Amino acid sequence: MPIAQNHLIQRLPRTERLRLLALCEPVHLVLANVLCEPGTPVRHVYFPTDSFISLVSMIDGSPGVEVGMVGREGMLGAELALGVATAPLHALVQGPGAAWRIGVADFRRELAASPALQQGLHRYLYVLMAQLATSAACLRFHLIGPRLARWLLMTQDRAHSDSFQVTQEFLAYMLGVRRVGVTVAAGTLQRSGLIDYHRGDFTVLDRKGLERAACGCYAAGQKSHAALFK
Amino acid sequence: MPIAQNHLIQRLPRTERLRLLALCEPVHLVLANVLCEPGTPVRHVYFPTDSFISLVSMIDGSPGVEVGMVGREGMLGAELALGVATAPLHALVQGPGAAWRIGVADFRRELAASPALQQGLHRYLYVLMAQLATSAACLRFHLIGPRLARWLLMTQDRAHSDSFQVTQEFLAYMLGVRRVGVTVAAGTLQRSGLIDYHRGDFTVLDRKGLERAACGCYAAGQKSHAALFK
DNA sequence: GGCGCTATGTTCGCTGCCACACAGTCAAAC
DNA sequence: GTTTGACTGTGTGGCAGCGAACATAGCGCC
Repeated sequence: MPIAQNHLIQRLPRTERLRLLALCEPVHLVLANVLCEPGTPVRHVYFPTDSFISLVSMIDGSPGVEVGMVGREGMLGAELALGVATAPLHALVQGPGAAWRIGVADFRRELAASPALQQGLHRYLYVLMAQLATSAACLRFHLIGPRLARWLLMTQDRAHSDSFQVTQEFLAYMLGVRRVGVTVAAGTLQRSGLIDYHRGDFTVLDRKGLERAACGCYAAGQKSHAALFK
Repeated sequence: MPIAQNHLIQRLPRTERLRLLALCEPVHLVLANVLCEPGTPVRHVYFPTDSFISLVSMIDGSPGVEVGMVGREGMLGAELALGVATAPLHALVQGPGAAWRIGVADFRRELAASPALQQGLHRYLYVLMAQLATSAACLRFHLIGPRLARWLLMTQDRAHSDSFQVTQEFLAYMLGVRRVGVTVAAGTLQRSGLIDYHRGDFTVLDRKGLERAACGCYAAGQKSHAALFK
């Protein structure tokens, strides 16, 4: 396994990177595991390398909806850079795989000692805020089809593979719609030759086409990320 | 005018507060003024005292929708604490009135010199993130009626008055719905005796009742704010 | 008083999604 | 080989909200 395939870590200057990695413990994130719940104290922060995590907002009794994704471009627990050790959202493992894990106390110490780490987290928080704001409007105005296309693209980016596992049931939960809605939208994408899927195995066939089918929020997210991490 | 009726400023230790206020310039925010647009450099930060500001997320050609509110409990431009001087969202004046204004360069200097200011902004950013995430789910799942009630409550809080000016047209824009939808929902609230309104003048008659009519997101927002600024 | 502008109220047909129900399909366990 | 359970596809009826158009009401202004 190549060392520290996480962008936030990779960008650190050598000495700070090595010091942080010395605190890191490699873990395997298991599909559908819940890493934190809102209002509860954060115990560990996670830097996905080959895994990725969904951030889910839940209100009242409503089913919940994904408002952000964390892959190797980011981390879970960045709120520590704001001096807050309480999770703001549900976080559940969406793509199983490897990640680095650090205990909160260790991470806080290192954060205090590393301005570069602070800066990285700060910028990442900004990108995350932009993602949340975009999600809000996207949820309100965009139809299931384009939103599904966007979700598939974002997942493909973080899975580093053309195919990945996810059931329509789970997808519906992430998008905040009924499973039937996903069935219809996914069927349309498949008939257009953009994707192929079968019982939980999704494969992206035509990425360019999928980008055209997706709502502008995908491109907007790419752009906002690129602007801060060039 | 009482000095610094802004909570973020009030919480600073005396010396830092006075130093910050020395940089502040009092301004009057004019209704419907646009204070910043996403992607453009921030020139000033604002601390509302008797005014308040709406944060609006726009995508593609969609009309736009409010994802956050800034009153005297917060500020516009907190992203500077993340080292980013680019506005993430549209900000427009929703409640006209007084605010403190500081140029970016001055504010950055003061921010670097004041750990208490940093901490205040950090916590506020956390609350703002929670507000964005809640907005996303609220937009997706809640009906117009409860959302309107929530909006009226949040506005009443920031207007420090039982009545305030806002047309149904504008309200529809904030909530991301048609004006007709607002007409119906507002009519229902009025017939229930919770509010009174007439050509842009809204008055809250029964605050408790309005809280019952609002979606849980109002209470959730109150709670999240109270948890960090006790 | 009459004019024009802004704000509000109402209607109609439509659509995207919902809730519920049920049937078909595949894989792995027994 | 059959059973079991998870996943996927389809169909029906219903509803909140949409788009567009139109009607009314209050207000300032000449």
